[in-house]
Amino acid sequence: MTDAPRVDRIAFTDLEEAIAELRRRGLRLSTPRRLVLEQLFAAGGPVSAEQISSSSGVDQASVYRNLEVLEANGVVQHVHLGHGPGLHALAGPGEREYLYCERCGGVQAVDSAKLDPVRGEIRNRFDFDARFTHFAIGGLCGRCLASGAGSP
Amino acid sequence: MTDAPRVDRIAFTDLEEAIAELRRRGLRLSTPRRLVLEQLFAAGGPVSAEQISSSSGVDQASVYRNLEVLEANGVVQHVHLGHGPGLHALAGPGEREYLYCERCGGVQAVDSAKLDPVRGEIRNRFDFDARFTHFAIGGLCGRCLASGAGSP
DNA sequence: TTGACTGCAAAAACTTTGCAACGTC
DNA sequence: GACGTTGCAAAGTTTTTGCAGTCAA
Repeated sequence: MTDAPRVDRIAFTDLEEAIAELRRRGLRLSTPRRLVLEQLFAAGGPVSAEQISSSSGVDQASVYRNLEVLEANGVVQHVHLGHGPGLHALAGPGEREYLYCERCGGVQAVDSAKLDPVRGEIRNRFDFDARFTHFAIGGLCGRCLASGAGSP
Repeated sequence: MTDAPRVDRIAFTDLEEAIAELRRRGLRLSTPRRLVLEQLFAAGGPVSAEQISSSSGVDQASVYRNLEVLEANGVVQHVHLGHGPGLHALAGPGEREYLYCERCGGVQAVDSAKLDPVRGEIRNRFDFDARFTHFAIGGLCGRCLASGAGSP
């Protein structure tokens, strides 16, 4: 199980667009906040607050506070993959949900729309509207299934 | 959002059966270990280590160590619902998976078999074998959907 | 100028580990 | 008697909070 899960890259909206959205909402754009955003764009997938802090030099407390603000404004979403710290990624237009392989640590990011049939199935059977944005869908990826699903 | 989620009770196998399974595996049955098991049966659903500790008087470290042993032996499973500490429940024969309403905190426990069609859908579309045992399926329950899904 | 935002430090929340004593088999 | 297990205490990890100073608007 990998330590830093690799995620297939997704074309996010660009930095300036995100900043524009923040300004529209009357938020300030401090240097640390811009740095946090830049790191999120650079990562291209879910990263921990610690990673953002160490790669940007912004204090961890400020990173957490920024992520909170950004999340409240729909720019960022946080997700839990396996164990370990929560991870943060740009939300962008069209949410992302994640499939996390508990064996190899691989992450598959998918647009929410692609999970609608799954949501429909759950809705019909359990009268429940599922969102896999906070917790990833855990399990085993096809590759790990193929290479001996039984043995740990 | 409730603090202590209520879970619809499920008929678990009885305490003696669980103990028998442990003996079969050569594990000891100390008084604290028995107390932890009793609390899990009494709870009838997912509980935190802290709850088990305070209601049984068993030290928290011992509770965590016991839960670890019990989980490694298939007697207990731990699950993350919303935020907060991980929760622990009897695994029993036939796993349980959970639907967690992020608005009201309600929990719906379902037998794994009932989620097989959902798993099938995910398997077909994403070549991925999903398990909702570690992370609950988050979202909104029917009742909360009905009573104004838009407003927080 | 104003108050949102910052870094630093301390604390909180959750979990794990070290160790000597104890209790089960 | 051997060794798995315990309680206590301390430390580890992740996240939050308090506060005085700073900076964007």
